[in-house]
Amino acid sequence: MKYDFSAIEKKWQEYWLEHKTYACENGSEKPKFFALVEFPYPSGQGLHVGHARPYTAMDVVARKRRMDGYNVLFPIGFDAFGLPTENYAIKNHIHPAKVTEENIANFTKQLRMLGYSFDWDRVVDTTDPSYYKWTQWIFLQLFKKGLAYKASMPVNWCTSCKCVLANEEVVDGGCERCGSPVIRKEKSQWMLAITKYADRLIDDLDDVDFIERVKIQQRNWIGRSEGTEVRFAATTGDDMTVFTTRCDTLFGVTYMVLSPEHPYLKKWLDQLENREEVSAYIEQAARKSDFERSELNKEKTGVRLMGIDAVHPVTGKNIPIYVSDYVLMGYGTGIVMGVPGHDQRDWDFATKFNLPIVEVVSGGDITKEAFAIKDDTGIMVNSDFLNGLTVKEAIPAMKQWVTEKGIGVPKVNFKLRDWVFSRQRYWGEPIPLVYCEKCGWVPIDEQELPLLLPEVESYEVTDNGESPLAKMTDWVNTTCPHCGGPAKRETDTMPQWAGSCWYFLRYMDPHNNEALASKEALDYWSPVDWYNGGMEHTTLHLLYSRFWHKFLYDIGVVPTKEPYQKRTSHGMILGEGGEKMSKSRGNVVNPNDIVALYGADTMRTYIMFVGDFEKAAAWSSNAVKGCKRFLDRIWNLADGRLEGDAHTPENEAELHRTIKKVGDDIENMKFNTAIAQLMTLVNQFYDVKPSRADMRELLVMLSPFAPHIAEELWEIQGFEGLACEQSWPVYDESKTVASTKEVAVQVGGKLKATVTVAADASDEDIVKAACADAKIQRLMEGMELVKTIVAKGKLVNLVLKPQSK
RNA sequence: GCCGGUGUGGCGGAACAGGCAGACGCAAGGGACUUAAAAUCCCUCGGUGGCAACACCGUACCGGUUCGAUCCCGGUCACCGGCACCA
Repeated sequence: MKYDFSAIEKKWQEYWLEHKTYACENGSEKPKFFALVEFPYPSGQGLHVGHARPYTAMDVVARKRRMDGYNVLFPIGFDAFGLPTENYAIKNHIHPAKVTEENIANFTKQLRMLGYSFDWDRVVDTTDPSYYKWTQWIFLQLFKKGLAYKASMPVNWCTSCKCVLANEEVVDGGCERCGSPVIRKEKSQWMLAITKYADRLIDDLDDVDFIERVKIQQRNWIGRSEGTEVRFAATTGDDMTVFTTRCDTLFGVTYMVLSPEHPYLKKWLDQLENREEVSAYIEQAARKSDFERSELNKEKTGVRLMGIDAVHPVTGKNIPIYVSDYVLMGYGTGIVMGVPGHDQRDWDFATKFNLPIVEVVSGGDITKEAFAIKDDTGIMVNSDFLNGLTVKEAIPAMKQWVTEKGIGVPKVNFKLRDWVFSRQRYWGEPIPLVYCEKCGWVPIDEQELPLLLPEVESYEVTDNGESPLAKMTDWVNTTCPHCGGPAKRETDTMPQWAGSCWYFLRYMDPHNNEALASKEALDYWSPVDWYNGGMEHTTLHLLYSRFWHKFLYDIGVVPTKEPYQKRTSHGMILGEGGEKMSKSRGNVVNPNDIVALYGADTMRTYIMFVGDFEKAAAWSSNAVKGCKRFLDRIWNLADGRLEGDAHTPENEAELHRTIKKVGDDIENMKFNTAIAQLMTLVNQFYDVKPSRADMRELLVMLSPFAPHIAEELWEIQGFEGLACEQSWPVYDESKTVASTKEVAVQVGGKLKATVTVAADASDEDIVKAACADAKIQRLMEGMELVKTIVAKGKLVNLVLKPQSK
């Protein structure tokens, strides 16, 4: 018979669905294992090969763990709120819910087509009211604990999406999604106080098994920095507190700088002798986009505030104050002390404005550049009582001194900003709050959740940048749950990231109407044992969901501090030429086409074989054929009942080696070498015809990678049950080695010969055999043996030198 | 600039607690089977020299440690990812 993959795959996919082969059970006696992949955004383009790599990998892991005897939760769902759907809906005049429904149906079909062993009874959809009821509920808890607050501040505004963006959504000064320029805009927004969790988000990384680059990236993003706040004063009498990591350089301060957004500027404007010049600068800074403002190596700009000076807290001297856009309002206090001798940015600024540059740390040449090195090489000078100390000594000494004098205090700062949480768009979770003139912001009654998205005529954003919901006066006007008076609903919606912050919890108990999940389910399944996802989510989804989880832990909803025990990440699938797949390059590979041509099993095997899972890999249609050939070769071996209930002696060693290697490789995500080893075993079977027992082991090991063909051949061979329900085979270490082995013989570290010895030969026997080799004997003629090294019974190195007479 | 990572045949990639570099696959060449082609099966396949046995050179580049280095150390170059005026 021919290997008819289409028929076989259809047959088994229907069988699995009908028999709920991969459904799992809450509270089973078996040990639990929760394998998680990032649920897809159901776009109109359908499933991408980029989805297939992580999904297949975790499917392999999930299938292997079932064979190891675990009760495996391997769920899937859809992160379906978001702009592309909304934009499509606007353009084609279809309700986004309808678009979402169609896209989910298409994705579901494609995911089933690839044979993933998801538990289809636990699918979640973030746009389903019974789901977003709980997203809203969590938001209300955040609000009640004071972690959601409304603030007016300069926010990132995407000029094309007409929508506010979180800092994490701004990439290179542009919108993460559409790439359009992002400008700053003063707006009143809902914020989530993720910075309150900054310390824990860093510290608790020590307790989880995330790959190192994820931890590093999160730590850098949170950007913890220890320093000192030092209180300068202005001649107006106002405090001018600055944050510095280099309090040791306090005697080197020659000027101060305010950020253009600093409120003092407004306050002081009337007192300034050059108010026109200053307001012009402030306006100009406000007009610049993030990108323009942060352009590297650009000339420093700024204006001195004439008529107001700062007072140095130690020397009491007056120093000039400037406004310059190199100081950020969002970090520290928005005021910086200028130490041009020891900070390159300050040096650039001081040079441009002819400000004095004072050396307070010796060791560099401050006429050429700032000497900013913070180790033991610098010695303090011109710094009163600090003179003679190294920088390393001077920092704590000064920190203590300013604290004692009451002019400073140790302080930790973070780069992480609070999360801008409102979006002026339709297709998101409504924020369940109302505004009452008398009572302020009031949460709606939890009994009224979910607060449904109202039907609107048009999804277009309004001209003034308000959400489409703002036009729905019937919906907006309501009564205050607190005083019963007239009130208005919040019309902004939540960002796309909201629903994905907690979706893995819903999988544990997806149909619960009383809670986001029952306590029993949470206790049983928490935490996620293994979560694989893209690096691009490290500072977005992964960080946000850790934050929400910690909050849920604090209010007693979830049993663990961290949501995910283990986090791994896959490399991207690139196009055939090694470039990123994109429509414009025309190098996008559609999984549908590959499945139609070669079948899902080939697709799965190839995507696992393509290269190191953690690194990027380029698609190769030729290599796909190689994987099809591999499956064909197995088919040809097993497409007829084989004989023999015992292992073939000649095949035994390779068989045991394969069991060991494939099992280990799956755990370590070395899927490519796992398949290479399966190929080696199949090659062995072409040398020595396998018995039915040999084939049994191969099919069990093949089944996580190519489940359909494995199941079909399992049936053809007449084995009981399903291949995927067998236990992972056990190997015998002693049988992985042959009776003899080859030992490499080196002379002076260079390979000269190989000798064959018994597998259990002693080191002496190995050396004896090596020296007996004809070629080695020739090389040893007239030489003296200085040293003999035997490494792990695998290699002999003979060190020779000319014989002395 | 800072923080990560990666450089291995014609190609994708193996091997790294220092121990036979190139597993496995692709492409290529040869052969078998075919009237023929496809498919399949069997060989060869890092470079240079040699009829050959064999010799020498090879893991981005330069140097070091070692009996022995793709692997460790110092330096250089290139590429990829993240952050980027964070005081």
